[in-house]
Amino acid sequence: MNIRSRHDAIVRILRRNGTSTVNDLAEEVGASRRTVLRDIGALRDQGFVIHSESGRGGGLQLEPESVQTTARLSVTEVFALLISVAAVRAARSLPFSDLADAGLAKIERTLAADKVRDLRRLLDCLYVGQVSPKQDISNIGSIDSGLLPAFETSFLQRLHLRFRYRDAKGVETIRKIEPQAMLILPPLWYLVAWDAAREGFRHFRMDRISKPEIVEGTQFRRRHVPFEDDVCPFNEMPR
Amino acid sequence: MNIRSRHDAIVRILRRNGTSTVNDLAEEVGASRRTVLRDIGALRDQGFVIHSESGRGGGLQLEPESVQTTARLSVTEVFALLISVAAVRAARSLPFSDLADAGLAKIERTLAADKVRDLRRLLDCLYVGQVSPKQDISNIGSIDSGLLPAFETSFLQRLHLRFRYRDAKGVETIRKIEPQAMLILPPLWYLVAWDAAREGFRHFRMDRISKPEIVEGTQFRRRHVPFEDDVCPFNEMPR
DNA sequence: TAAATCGGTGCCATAATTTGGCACCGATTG
DNA sequence: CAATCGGTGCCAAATTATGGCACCGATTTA
Repeated sequence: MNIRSRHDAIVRILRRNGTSTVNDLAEEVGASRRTVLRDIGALRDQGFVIHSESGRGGGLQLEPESVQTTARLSVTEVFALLISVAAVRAARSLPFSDLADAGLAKIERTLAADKVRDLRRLLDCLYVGQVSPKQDISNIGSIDSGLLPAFETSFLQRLHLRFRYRDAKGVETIRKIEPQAMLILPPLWYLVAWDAAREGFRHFRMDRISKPEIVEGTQFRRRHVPFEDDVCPFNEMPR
Repeated sequence: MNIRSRHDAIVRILRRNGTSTVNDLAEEVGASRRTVLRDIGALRDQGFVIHSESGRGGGLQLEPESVQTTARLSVTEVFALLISVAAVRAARSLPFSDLADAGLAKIERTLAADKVRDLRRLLDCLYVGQVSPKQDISNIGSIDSGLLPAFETSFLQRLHLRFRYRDAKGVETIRKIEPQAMLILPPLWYLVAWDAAREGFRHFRMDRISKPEIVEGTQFRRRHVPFEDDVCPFNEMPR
């Protein structure tokens, strides 16, 4: 009996019996009491809610969870959810993000293949960096929620993006750039883009971007963005 | 890199790239060629259809197959997602959370009635406050991911919660309390609870809580928590 | 009150599995 | 022909999983 199939077996037995003792489970799956207890721990880590009761007549009970959801989510929505989880994880507290991940993984499994491809391409543009201690967060603006769909289109189709940018002095300019990455440096969020006119990468604080619009026309190419050492792709984050 | 997460990674990479060589995969997942070939075999055993082509320009290709149309999410997972969104929204930047909300709303619509009730009761316990500027975030610990299932059970069934708490001086005590709310004050997360022994509300920083356990027995009652003015229920947050 | 049951943890030696090289095969391409 | 590229067998080493044990605390039963 494999560790993975044993986990599956335990869930099945708990669903079937309603309540089982650790010893019963151990006998049924052909493993020791200790191993089953370890398995229970692992299953709980994976998000299964298993109640337990001590004493005679006690045992383990699996909360009848797993409600089927037939939600039809758009890539944008799933991406938005992923970004939220990424941001929370980036903020060092990492709380509960593994559970959220489990849910997202399930959602991802239900997306159509082409949607998954889109999602992956979007995630490849998502980077997360370290929190800087004692960050001054007094004058952070809010981020225009219209940015995400624009970013998404630009990332996926590699089309230029034009927007208004208000710099630190409050001066507004209009930029036309090639979006390469989204960078979360809590509490700040940046769009990292190649500026063809200036022949270099530029960081744009998202709370200073407004009125984004896609520029139809030729596609730009993806570039390798030179990030600092403490920045890592979302996909490779420690969990 | 775990064997299981490596399998997941390989599937993801294949979906993203379309075609990959074994050597590319090996480098990307940080394993040897031999191991990746074994993984490919295992994935094929699990039902994944992976085409292969020899020679120059060859490689592996994952057949874009069998997309399920339904996700199975537990209340815990949806709750975890919601909390992530709440945390991001609380961090003042509020970026894209409306899109994430839209996705969650769709999910919620497909949940069974009793699950929705549970979810609402959980959300009633979620509060969000203002970010304090120039917060010192240098000594924030990580939050035990085992907390969420415990909180959830405690909130839903109104059962007492016992845990170890390490105060600011590092002294550990064991507390038994009545959880009333989860409060997100970025970057800090708190459990707000009624302490019957001390006859008052107490805030517990989540990164200082460990070994949570439900105390079966009598249910406690919900109390009105006197929050500061700048704290608002998650459900009533501006979007 | 005592005994039995039951979940849970820490520890450690041992068993099992995984891993990375290595050599080598067959197919394909230029 | 040489260079790629998937695939297999084999083996020693590294990593994990496992079982057994002692022991704790809670709960039920006699």
